[in-house]
Amino acid sequence: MSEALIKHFAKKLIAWHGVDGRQGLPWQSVRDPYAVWVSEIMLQQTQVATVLERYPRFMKRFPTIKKLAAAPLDDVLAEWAGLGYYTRARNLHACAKQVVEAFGGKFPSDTILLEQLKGIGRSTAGAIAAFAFHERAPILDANVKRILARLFGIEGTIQEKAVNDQLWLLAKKLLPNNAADMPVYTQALMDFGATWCTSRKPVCLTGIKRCPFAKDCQANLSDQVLVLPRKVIKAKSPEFDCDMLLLRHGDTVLLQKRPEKAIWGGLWSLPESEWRAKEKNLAGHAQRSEAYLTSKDLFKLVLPNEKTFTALKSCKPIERGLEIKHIFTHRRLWMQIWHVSTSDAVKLSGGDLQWVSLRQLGKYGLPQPIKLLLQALSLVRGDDLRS
DNA sequence: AAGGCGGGGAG
DNA sequence: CTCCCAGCCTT
Repeated sequence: MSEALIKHFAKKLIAWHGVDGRQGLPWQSVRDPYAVWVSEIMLQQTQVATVLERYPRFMKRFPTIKKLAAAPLDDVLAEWAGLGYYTRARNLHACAKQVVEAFGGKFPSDTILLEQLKGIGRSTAGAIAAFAFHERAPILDANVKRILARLFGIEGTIQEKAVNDQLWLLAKKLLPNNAADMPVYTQALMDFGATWCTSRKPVCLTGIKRCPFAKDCQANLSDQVLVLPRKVIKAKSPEFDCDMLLLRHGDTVLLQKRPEKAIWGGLWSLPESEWRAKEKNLAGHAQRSEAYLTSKDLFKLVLPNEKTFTALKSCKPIERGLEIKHIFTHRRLWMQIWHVSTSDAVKLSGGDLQWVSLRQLGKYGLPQPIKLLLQALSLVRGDDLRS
């Protein structure tokens, strides 16, 4: 039973793709390894609908790997803003430099070499090798893990190394014999997982369409489709408070470049306090930042991390602006926005603080909630941030 | 092996 | 709300 499935899987899947696969995605018809690579990185943990909007923009902005490698990192981050997981953008830039310097701007076709490049792991290396070079290299993304766990009735969680090893072994065994089939086969795998063998509403349970593997699928035969692959119970995401300073001077706003390792790493954001564990009771209020007008019209904002913004003359009275709730995958953040304007721009000595013209904001990569905040306050139009 | 890292869509 | 996603990297 299992052996027959392994033998005919690729052929059946490709046949399925011919009828019910996704067609017309802009990166599907592409053979240029650079274009394939960009699409694979952008699609990591990011939905197709989002990438459909952003991929053409990125390719227009950075049409070749040499132009990407030669661009300032800040420009790449600005183009990536809103997509999340900004390490991808830094790695993309670093990888472009690697390929230009070590391989003359041409991606290697060998997965061993591909995996040594920044931001390219085993699965992405397989996808690039398959799509761009017709290599018989497997992928193992969330789609494939789910398909295989169900087809072969694999118990145990995906995190376990033994399970992961087993899945990679299966992925390799299922590859089509003909290397020329690798692009369509790899695409078919992704399409099948994304549209038919889905996590929550697989077609085998809806009864409308007939899964070509219904009679082979261990999960289907044992009524385990919805529980495979086994989920890991996740802890509730912790909650934080922080204060942010929206300081305006004329048509400029004060931005601060974020450290690379933090969340929104490398993006430009508002100066902020350190994050504090959110206190549900009022006792936590004592921890809040203090913002007040000092004598002689000097503005002073004292943040809990002891960073102090002072010596700003002629500030308008301090508004304690809106509080923004932002939800990450693993965190919840309440941002208290302190909206202040001054007629006297403070002289900036540090490199990470910068006055930025509102019209120039589009050149800066902003965290999505900050971008939305500035739009909501009509400080900037959507078009200005589209660049 | 576990945790960090965004954002948006689906249910 | 919760869960999920064309993962990778660091610890």
